[in-house]
Amino acid sequence: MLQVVAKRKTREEILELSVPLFARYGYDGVAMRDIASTVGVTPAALYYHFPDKENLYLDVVAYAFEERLAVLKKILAGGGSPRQRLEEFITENARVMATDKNFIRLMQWAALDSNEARLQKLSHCVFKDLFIAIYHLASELDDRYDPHLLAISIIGLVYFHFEAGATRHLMPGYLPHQDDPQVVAEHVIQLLHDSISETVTY
Amino acid sequence: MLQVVAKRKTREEILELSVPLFARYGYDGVAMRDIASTVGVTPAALYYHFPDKENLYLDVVAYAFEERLAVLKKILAGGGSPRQRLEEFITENARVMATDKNFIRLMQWAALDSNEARLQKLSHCVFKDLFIAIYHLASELDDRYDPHLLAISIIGLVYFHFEAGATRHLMPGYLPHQDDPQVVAEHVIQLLHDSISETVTY
DNA sequence: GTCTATACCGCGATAGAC
DNA sequence: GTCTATCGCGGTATAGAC
Repeated sequence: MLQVVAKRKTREEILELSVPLFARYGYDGVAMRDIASTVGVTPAALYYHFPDKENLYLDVVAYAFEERLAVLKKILAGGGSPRQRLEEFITENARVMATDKNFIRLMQWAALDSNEARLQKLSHCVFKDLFIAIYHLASELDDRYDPHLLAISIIGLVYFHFEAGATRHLMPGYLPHQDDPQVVAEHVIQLLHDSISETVTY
Repeated sequence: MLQVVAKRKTREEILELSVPLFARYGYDGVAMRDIASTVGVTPAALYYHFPDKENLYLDVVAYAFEERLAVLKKILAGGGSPRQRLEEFITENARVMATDKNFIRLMQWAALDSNEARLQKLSHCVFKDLFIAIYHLASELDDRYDPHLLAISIIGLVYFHFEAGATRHLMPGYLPHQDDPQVVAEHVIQLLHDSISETVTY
């Protein structure tokens, strides 16, 4: 029993401490030695908890996304009009991305992954559920738009403000308050407000 | 003279053939051995043309972007109303991203670069000019919006449709025609059409 | 300009003691 | 569960012949 507790503890600690490393440096940019020294164990110890680097990485990504995505999915499944849910989703999404820098960077790394197996696994297990929820919301919002394209646009509008974060700071017109998730959310909501007219009634 | 021509030729061939490699696998994912064998020389030969991998990479990225960005900047600097230039820019931007898969992936890698020096150099030398042009266009379009945020939104809307490409294909509602740049451009233009009202006259 | 040959290092992973 | 020790590979980069 004590062993199980200790095991769970170390395993979770490895996951927890690996998140910012993989978020910042990507799969190739993090060595097992880096993780080990961050956690305070030797590299060999990692192989007791995970079969190899590949599986450790996948577990780290799933661990990092689990909680965040659950919150977003809950909002999309909640009550209120489609328009209301859209605005709540945008606001919460901006809040998550501004709060948790690791979240967006892990998504970026995932999008670039040239390893087909990893890409499929992440797409299917991690992102698909959320996309389906947004897709359904998009279908309810305005039937003049292809819901797939509209879903991508809604995600991309928020996502890109934070994805571009590092480079955006070097560009003209940058002001610190543009990093405020509330400001970004209001901008996106305003932009979508006039574009989308409710066409489905309940 | 013959030497100079030969030198230029090989150097350019290295740049040309390295683009798809770095685009697909990123800086860490490409070995000098890979480039060498693709070009058909030995790794040592690369070090005659470039001082190290870092500089080779930077030259490759600049080489890949030069032509594409010039076209986009030209459109933004061209005549017509702000709204017209916006639509032309969106259309051409979608066309470039659909045609040249390397373009967007190199941008994605650049955005993730944890090497501060590389990030700054790329931001400043490669992207800044284009952003300034879009920023000015945004200022002319609709003064209800913060031009910096609007510029980011305009870029992000097109960008994300193609950035999400690989994962999007695994998501519900995907249809092959959504990869058509004309379809994406029309979707984005429609979306922005009702959001933006011309407020500056000429 | 390009080659052969190689130095040198850091990587993932494993064996076996404790 | 974690350690020490190590193997084998593949990475960048260089020296020096041609």
